[in-house]
Amino acid sequence: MKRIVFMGTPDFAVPVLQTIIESPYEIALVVTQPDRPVGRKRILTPPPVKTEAEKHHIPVFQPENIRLDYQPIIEAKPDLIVTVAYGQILPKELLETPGFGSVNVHASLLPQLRGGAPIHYAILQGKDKTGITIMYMVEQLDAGDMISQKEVQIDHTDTVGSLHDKLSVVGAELLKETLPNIFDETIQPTKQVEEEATFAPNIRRELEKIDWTKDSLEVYNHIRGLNPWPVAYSKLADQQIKLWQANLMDKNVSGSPGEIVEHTDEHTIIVACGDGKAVELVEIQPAGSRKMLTQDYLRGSSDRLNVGEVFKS
RNA sequence: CGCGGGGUGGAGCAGUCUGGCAGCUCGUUGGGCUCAUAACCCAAAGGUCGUAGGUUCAAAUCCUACCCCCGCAA
Repeated sequence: MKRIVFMGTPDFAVPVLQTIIESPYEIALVVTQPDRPVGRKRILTPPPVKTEAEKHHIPVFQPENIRLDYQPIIEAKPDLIVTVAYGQILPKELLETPGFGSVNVHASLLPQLRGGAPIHYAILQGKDKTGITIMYMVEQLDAGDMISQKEVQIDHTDTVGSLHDKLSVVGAELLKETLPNIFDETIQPTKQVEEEATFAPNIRRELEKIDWTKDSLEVYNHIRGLNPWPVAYSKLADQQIKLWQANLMDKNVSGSPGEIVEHTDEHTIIVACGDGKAVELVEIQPAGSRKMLTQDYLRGSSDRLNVGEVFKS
């Protein structure tokens, strides 16, 4: 029986792991990131992939640094390594260890959006479709020859959260279809067109701030492209405020970028953007408080939030 | 012991510093007004003030411990 080493970490990787568990192949080892202290209370939390693996009594290996510590993987004698959102770059020797190579399930239509945050960037850039690519891994990140690919439509109302869930399922499906072909060597990998490569680096804190001088569509994409994680934010009256959900308003308003131009029936907040149009805030979270509907916020805070106030970056 | 904000009817908040009748906006229910309404008028219901203990004639408010939520940082 063919032996697979699975390497992955977050929720996104779990359906893919389940697919392999249900497949006729044997999982020799699951490799995932070490348990990390999570949140303010620093509770040591196992990654979702580890939890799933332990449920099926599969051995788990959690090296702090895969470049220095990968001997157990070689000893597992894998025929194939499958990675999905593992979170560390694999050393070349490891990539070349399995007889059938090492493949990665990546959440974009390569060569577009190489890197760690392809789902975020698909929405941030306002794309109407993205997808899953399975490819052989090479030293350069996400640049290997492509084995299979499947498109996924992006709805105008999709968020990173909803798209993440769709892609996760499709990733598992595509791997299920592709795995047999990898082992019987009927696949014909295609090279990526380097000139068409675009990149989706991990989200930096600076990127989470809203730039109100941009077009309303970009602001809208920015908010849904960071929901539910890490969430866009802006500042109002020196208070940091997270913006969870907004609607795009297709009408012209007069107001400088970031200015609150009106409350509709005191139920929502409408903010002007750089193109003279606006977005309507639906769900927000003031610092120190929990996420709430804008209309709820206005009930308790109307006295300190008025038309004419301006969101600052 | 990383820094900080918070927990008060169903929702969002004020009140805490300086102890003294449990408040506000909204929602809910009933009634009224209206051609009509998410509008307006009148009325009502709805609370262990996060938990436990302490101080006090008296605690949402002061003291102690604990639980929970959240922003920053990592």
